[in-house]
Amino acid sequence: MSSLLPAGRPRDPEVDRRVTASAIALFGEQGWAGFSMESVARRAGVGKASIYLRWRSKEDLLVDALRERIQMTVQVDTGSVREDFVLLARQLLDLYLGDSGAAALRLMLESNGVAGVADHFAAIRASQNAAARSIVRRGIDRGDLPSDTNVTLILDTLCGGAMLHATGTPKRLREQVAAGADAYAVTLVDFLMGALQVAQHH
Amino acid sequence: MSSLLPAGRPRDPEVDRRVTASAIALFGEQGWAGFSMESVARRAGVGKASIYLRWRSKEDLLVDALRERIQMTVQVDTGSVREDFVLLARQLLDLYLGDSGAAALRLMLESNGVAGVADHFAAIRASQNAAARSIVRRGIDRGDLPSDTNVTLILDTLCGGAMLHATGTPKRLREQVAAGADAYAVTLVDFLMGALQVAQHH
Amino acid sequence: MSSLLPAGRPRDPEVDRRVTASAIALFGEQGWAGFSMESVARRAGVGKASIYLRWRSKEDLLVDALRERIQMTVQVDTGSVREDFVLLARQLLDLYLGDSGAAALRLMLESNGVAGVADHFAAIRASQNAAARSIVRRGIDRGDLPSDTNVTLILDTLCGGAMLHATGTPKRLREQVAAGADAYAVTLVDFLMGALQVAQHH
Amino acid sequence: MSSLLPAGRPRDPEVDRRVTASAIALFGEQGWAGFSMESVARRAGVGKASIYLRWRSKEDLLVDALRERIQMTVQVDTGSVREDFVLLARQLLDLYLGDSGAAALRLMLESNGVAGVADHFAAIRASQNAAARSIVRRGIDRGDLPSDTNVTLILDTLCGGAMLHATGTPKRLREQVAAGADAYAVTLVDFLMGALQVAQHH
DNA sequence: CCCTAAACGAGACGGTACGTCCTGTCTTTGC
DNA sequence: GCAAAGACAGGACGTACCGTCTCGTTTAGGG
Repeated sequence: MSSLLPAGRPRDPEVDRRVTASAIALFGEQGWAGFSMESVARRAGVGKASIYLRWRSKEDLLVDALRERIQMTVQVDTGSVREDFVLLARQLLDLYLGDSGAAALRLMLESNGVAGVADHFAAIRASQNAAARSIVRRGIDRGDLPSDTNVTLILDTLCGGAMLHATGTPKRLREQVAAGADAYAVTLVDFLMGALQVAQHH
Repeated sequence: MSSLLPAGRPRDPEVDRRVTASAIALFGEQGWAGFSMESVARRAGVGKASIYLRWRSKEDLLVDALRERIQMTVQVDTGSVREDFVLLARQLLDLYLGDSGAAALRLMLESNGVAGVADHFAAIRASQNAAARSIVRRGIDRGDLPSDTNVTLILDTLCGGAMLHATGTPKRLREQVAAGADAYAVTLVDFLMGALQVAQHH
Repeated sequence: MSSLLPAGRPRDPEVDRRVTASAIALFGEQGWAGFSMESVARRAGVGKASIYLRWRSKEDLLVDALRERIQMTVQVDTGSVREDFVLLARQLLDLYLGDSGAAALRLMLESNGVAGVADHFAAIRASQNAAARSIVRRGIDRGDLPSDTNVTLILDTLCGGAMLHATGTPKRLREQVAAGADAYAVTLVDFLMGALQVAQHH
Repeated sequence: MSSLLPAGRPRDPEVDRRVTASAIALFGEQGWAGFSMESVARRAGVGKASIYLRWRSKEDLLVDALRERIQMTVQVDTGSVREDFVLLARQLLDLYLGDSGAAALRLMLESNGVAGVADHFAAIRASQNAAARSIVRRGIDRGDLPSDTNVTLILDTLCGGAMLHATGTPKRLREQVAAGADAYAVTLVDFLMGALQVAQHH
């Protein structure tokens, strides 16, 4: 009888856990500077080989470690374009203001050219795009939006606005801004919805 | 007799030039990975000591090297809010799509926490803010805009939209997008002006 | 009823063969540098565990692999001291000039401190010692040698002379020297027998 | 004016000293097993780069470190063949029994095939050969030895005997044997001189 | 005809060392 | 006293082995 498992000792999932935990902790505490494979291995009590067996590079490791914490944008469907966009904006603000947000942003900016990282962030943007596109489509179907609504435009301004609002904030004011995130989401969406309504009238 | 000049051989400004040029070239070509003091010195044909004499760290060097090339946003005044914003958008798109733009963005995303870098980008944003604020003020004075126009909101969406439009483009499509930058600037501004007009009617 | 066989699957003698063959081949081709347990296992198509089940260390494995080829010095008894010593000398020259000789010597020199190896070579020396001692004893019994003949002395000079003669030869002249081994054995023994005769006259 | 010195900071001779001392100490204490570049650097308080700057490999380093301590056999000329040979034997025993002797021997046995190492030991043997040849020549000139005395033969037996005597000793008895080295040198030479005298009478 | 038990191939495990590269400092000579 | 060169101690890089371990499979008795 044949086995479905590959030959040899199976990888210990506990090792994955210890390594990703150490990676996130080190990156959070010290940034890139203190984030070396050597120190991750040391902290996780793991051989370097076991890390390189799973991840090709530091970037891969960090992205993978952050992956679960940077959830893909969830599809929303409240029946109202405005409500949907507000929820989307909230998700974006939460992402960028959250603990892993800084790490994610750093990685995102750094990712240009780093294949694995870029792919991951491309996936995030794609999911945001899909979410926005589906919101708009439902709006069009309900007659709330004109059929030629420019999805990319509203997505760029919505996401970009949320990102700048979040990243423009110095760390010390982070909490304060987080508290006002709900209000900002509404303001931002109302502002952009106005633009859509105008476009509708043309 | 005392001299006002410091004793000894004066610093060679040519060294500054060669070092900053090498720094930008290396960072642009290979990102942080290929950006080492060692390689900068090698490429510039300069001793490492001469670099450390001028800049305390890699970050300092890179920020300083990029400073001149990332010009502060120029104040514009065409007499029309729309025209002013289109020019501002063009400046932003040029910045992010330009050769140093990738470097600037990478640095910006990486800068969180790196003191000197963050300060520099705060200054850039402040100049953008000032430009937008002055455009809006003149529009209010002329009666083209309501007196309670939210400057931060339009600035976030304008800058964020431009940034996402530029950075969302893979490298290979960079030229194509650059060619359509003028058109996009108009589209983006018109879209946001619509939002402003709606706000005006409230 | 109890079985004399240990429980479980018996060891596959084919594994022993493949491993020792691979070990000798690798050591012969690349020396210590290319002689890793990993590569031996790979070449033999065998799991590392199966090797460690049989040999405690690389040294053990190599010694064991070479054991059959480095035959212990055979006891000789021709009835003549001179003939006996000539045969002993030939054995030594054959050992050191043979294919496995270089490996044996390397191991021997390396063996200081490596328990298993040292033990093995101590056994070889002991067998040489016993052979020489028995030759001398018979010579004394026959009245061919004085009763106070220094066995250690003649053994050291005989073995040492043979060793230096063999090892002093560069690899490319190895064959040439091997061809003259018989003659050298005679010359060497005659030389040392002269010393014994002199001692006899005292 | 031009300088004969190469540009840049000159190499610190103290580093050479610390590294070679550490290399010999480690090799002497633990053999190849404990002789890693890493541990040498650690013990010497030196960066690995500084070692690789001077020596291309472990072998190079060890040979070079031992070079000065394994002095070439000194020419002796006491006017008596016997006295000369006794001095030569003492030198050999001192070499093989000394602290660096074990290292030298190990290296010598290991050297087969390692180019630089083999060359070095060939030079040592050549110097021993030259010393013996010159002793014999003077003996012949004085009429103490027959003109056809086989230099290689006596050299092989003398050196080989001394080597086996020294290396046959377990480490713990090393001191004891060292104490009796003078007596052994005399015994060994007298034994071989007897052989020469016999040869002379043929 | 299972059951126990060991050997088998494979390969993951925590480590150590490899040889290279970079960091930030120090030490030269020459201008 | 600046500049170029380059050595210095230190440490991370990614690879290769070490000797041990844990898998699922295979091969032999003994019940």
